[in-house]
Amino acid sequence: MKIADKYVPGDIEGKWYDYWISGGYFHSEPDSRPAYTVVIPPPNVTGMLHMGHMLNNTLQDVMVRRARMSGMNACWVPGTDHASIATEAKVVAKLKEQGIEKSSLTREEFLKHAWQWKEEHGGIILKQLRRLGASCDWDRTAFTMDEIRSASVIRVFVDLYNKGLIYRGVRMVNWDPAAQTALSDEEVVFRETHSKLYYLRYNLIEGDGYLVVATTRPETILGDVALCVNPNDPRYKHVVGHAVRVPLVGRTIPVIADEYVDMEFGTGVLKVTPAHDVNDYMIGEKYNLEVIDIFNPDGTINGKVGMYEGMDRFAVRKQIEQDLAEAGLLDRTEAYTNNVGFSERTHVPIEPKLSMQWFLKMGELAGPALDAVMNDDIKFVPAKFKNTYRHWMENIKDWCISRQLWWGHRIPAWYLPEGGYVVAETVDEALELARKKGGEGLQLSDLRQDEDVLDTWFSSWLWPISLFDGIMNPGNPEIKYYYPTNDLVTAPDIIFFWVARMIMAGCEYMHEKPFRSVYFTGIVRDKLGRKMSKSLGNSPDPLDLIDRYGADGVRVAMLLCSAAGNDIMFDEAMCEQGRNFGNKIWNAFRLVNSWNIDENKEQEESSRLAVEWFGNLLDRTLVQVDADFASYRISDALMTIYKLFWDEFSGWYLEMVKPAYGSPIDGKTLAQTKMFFDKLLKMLHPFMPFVTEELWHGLKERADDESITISDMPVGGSYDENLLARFELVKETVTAIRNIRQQKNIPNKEQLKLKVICDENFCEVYNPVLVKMANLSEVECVSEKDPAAPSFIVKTTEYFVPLEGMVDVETELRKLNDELTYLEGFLASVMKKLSNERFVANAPQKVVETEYAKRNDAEAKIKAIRERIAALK
RNA sequence: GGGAGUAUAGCUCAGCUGGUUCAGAGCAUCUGCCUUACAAGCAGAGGGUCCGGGGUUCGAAUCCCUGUGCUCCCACCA
Repeated sequence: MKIADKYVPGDIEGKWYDYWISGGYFHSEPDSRPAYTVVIPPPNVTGMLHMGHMLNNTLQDVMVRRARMSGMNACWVPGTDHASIATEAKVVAKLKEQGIEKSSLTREEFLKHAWQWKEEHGGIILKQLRRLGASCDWDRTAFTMDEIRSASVIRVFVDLYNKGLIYRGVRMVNWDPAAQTALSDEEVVFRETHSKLYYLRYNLIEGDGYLVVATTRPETILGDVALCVNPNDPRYKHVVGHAVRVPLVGRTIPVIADEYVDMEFGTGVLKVTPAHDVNDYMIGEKYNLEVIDIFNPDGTINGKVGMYEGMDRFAVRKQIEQDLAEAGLLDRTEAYTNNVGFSERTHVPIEPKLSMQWFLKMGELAGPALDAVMNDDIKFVPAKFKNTYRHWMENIKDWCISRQLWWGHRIPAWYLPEGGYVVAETVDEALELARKKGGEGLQLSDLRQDEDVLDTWFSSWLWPISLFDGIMNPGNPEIKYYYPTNDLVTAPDIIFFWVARMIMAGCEYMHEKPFRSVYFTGIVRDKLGRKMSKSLGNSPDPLDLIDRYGADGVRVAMLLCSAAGNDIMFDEAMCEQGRNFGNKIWNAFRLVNSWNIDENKEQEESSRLAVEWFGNLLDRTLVQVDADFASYRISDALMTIYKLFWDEFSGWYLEMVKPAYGSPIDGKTLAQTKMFFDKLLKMLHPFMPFVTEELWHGLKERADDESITISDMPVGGSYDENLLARFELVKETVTAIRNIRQQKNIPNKEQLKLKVICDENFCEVYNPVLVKMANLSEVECVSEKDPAAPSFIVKTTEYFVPLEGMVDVETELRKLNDELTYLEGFLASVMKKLSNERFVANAPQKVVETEYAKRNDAEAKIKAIRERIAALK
């Protein structure tokens, strides 16, 4: 295959993705190989690809591609999430643009619009993932509201209900007045808010005294039913049992006493509003107080009290402040900072509200799920998240699973005309149950299905099971083969929403963990450390980056700065580095590809040595990379290969085997070089799938169904550590000679002579390499120093580069003296250790021995330098 | 208010069980080079109070205490 002269990522990437798809390389069916399964954290169906997705999916793809090449049956299942609140909000907004109010539509009409929206905008994100190179099994693409997944959700709901784990009840919930639905505790985010503390006067009914109450929410006086003080508070003992008048409202309410009240806070008097505060609700229950709900679902005031009706909660606050002041009932206000809960989705302040909701008891489910993580049956990477997980699991609260929305899985509960309800998977079953409960005469039309849908996470928590139909069809061959999955890659902010709940569902429905390990990525930030967000406008468009740097380049960029669990500071410059690396690989290929072969030519000794060395180095690197992957150090693995390719292979190996300009290369060396190239491409492929596939096809003729994606990942073998160490000395020698060239301004073309005082650290076997890499005419073993020649020492070996009249004695002496000073200091520190009896006595034998070795080396070097200085003088 | 993490070169980060991998890597910077694959490159070089202060030890970037900075999670104080 012909390779273009210039590396232009855009020109090759699309082509290969199509090739992979038509070859079916990403499709998986159960077979005799071990399975390697990854389920994608399903993105919102109408979402757009952002940098977080890029990081997350690049990591998954690297792991999946590597597994696929390592003899495993890799299966990466993609899909999308219906994202109840987010999607419904988008559809409502869209309809509003068209002049349609949600309230004017029936449920069926609205859902029709929603599905239409989903068909139009849904799954764009999955197409975008293809640009990235994600090797998902697209034949398995799922959606949390498709047939199997929906049926699974309903079955699990009915099952949990029948087990007594799901119940319905009136509770104080987090109410989102914008979406007009209840939220789970996890969907509420607390933010520090600057507000005011209002001090209100409650006049006593008897006499003309008053009590002052501090509150942040004066509008809730409409729902006040009592004042409460601490029974031990001497200031207020005399008023307990008396009555006061609610400011403006005029209602008479009692003053009660309860130790819950903190005497230190505010004035030590608490107003009790059971409908609009969780703690007040508990006090209300305890003292059997009335509950006055003053809000409509949208956060406006209702007609119960007959004041401020229809006004928004925040407008009322302002109005009431003014009215209180005018009535002389506002004692004072002061600035105050407190934490206010906001809706994670709609970003409006949450209203604690009493309402009838469905809940799932979590206590029993949490036990086994906690154990699985704490005993490392499920491995968290990094492990620090185990703490977070444990804390949440040990303090878990019941999960509010109902949402007052239409887009989602409708709760399979049907109400009977005479009260009561039944829970069943289908309406027919419901009718059957209903007849048993409420009489044989009941008809379908008598049943009324619950209006609410389930929390989105109530479907996602089944994802690793429902993707393989393990709920509806337990024990089927697919679930048996693919479950438990291997690695889950996700962000730590959904550890409770998703990870914890999947583990609970796995333990409950499979009696087995859903995945073997969880890799937590960091949050992608910009280079200033700010979270990337739409509103800041600091998030680059991933597709734009791909257009400019290629998917391979962006993938490398993401990975280079992504230690697990650490936030990643994304800098576009990293993309440039990634693209440059692709370019490097490309050009190395072009060089190898340009060589003409002469089958009759003997292999040069320098080439033979180069092949021997690089083969060992490759083995060592493969072992290293294996270890990196085993401990999820993906970024390190890439850097290891990066340096292997750029520095060792391109910088050293290729230069060593490169034939002289215009001459051909021997067959043996070329074959071995191409073999190395093949292995390097395979090692790089999980990280940079496109450029490696292109060049792999360029390496030799391939059959139509061949692809690097399904080739075998090379495995590391044994290697000669000593050989590698010796070679490092050769490289040091070459570098030293290059330095002399640079200092003396000697062009590379000019050949130099090298004299060596051979000792045990000099290995003349490598002379051919020295000759080639440093452009030497000869390497001569001598016993006499050459005071007239520039010299250097590698380890303990002295080298001289004879140059006619080019020695600058001054500079040479200064250099030598500098080195001498350093070595003498070094020796002194070693001697200090060795003369310390306690060190010699207490330190391990090995450590002491290395100190002696250091001393001997240093002494030898010092001696050599002294001699040289003497000779120069 | 409770808990966790983190602080190492200009930047992003390695440094695992204290000791030749102990002060490292990549990028950036500086100095030479259009050397016949690559200037998206090649050859070199410089750069650090390992956050401050104590301690343990023969020996501390590493362990302990303490202070400071940053980050995150959890929590109803009106």
